[in-house]
Amino acid sequence: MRASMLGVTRRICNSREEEGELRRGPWTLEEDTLLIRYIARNGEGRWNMLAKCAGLKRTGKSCRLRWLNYLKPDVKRGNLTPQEQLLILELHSKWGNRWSKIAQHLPGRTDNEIKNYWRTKVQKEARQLNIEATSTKFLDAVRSFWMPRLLQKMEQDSYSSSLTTLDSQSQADHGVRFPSSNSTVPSSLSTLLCPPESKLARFSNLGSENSSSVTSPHVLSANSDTISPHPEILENPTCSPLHGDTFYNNLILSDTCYEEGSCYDLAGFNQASAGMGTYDNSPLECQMAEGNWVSDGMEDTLWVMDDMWQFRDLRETGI
DNA sequence: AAGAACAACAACCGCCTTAGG
DNA sequence: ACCTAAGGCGGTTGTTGTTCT
Repeated sequence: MRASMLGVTRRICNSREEEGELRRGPWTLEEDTLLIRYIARNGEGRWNMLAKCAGLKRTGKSCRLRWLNYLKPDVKRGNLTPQEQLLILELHSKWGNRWSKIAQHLPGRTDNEIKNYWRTKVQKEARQLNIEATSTKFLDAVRSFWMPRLLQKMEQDSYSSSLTTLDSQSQADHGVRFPSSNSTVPSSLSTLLCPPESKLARFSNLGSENSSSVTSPHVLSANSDTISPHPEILENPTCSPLHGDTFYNNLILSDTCYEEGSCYDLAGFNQASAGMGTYDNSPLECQMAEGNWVSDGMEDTLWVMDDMWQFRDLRETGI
């Protein structure tokens, strides 16, 4: 039955394509305009009908995808934060390639984006390690090396921002000396990773506090960068190389169908990040051995060659 | 400066599930 | 109960931009 149904569908699609009715490929500014305007007035859903009524020569599926992955107001753009990366790694270790399920825990991020991240970044690392990305060995490596590094990055971000208000004496009192241009290593990594009032400490308590609901807006709030509202799109249209953003910004902010705030309401992000509550059973906390972890250039890759060699050494010694 | 190689990500495809008639 | 269309999901491909040689 299904095969015949699909066959019919394909025939319809093919005939339409043969007639040149349906457009494919990258969306144009005009198409984006039509779609956004139509949804602003009539809402989402009934995508095939929507495509027709909006005057778009696209399939309903294509419209839906364009809207959900790109045009929808709460879609968050830009690089994934360490928090988000950490969350993806952890959730993927639990659920595998359930991208949409994972995406539900990263508000503003689409399943497509997460999937792309996994394929381009995570699988690449696995290849470099010569390990299957789905293997338990790789998962071990992620837990032992990558996640601590992300946590460290989060801590550094947090400390960097807090230290801007501290004088040198205060910094000494806190036992840290950074950031400097040459990445001074803190005297104690455990201090760096597990300060008493750190996000990590709160992070690790979440499971026992509330593992299912998304609450406690204070949690993980130290790094305000992660929840800043679409600065690229809303305040600097010129930074976007894609036609959609600038256009979208102008259109939406001038369209009375949308309230201004809804265009960049990402406040839920940190809450949801924290709300996963799975860290009570994961070896995230302070598991990193004392060693030369800290290096420059962590923004570019969180899994540097030193780590890989270290991991290989551990594998070879049977750890 | 030009071409090749690589990376990032937008978009499409095919299959499955679900809702409604 | 069956049929169909629509929506959703994960895998894959194509395009574009960037970096390297």
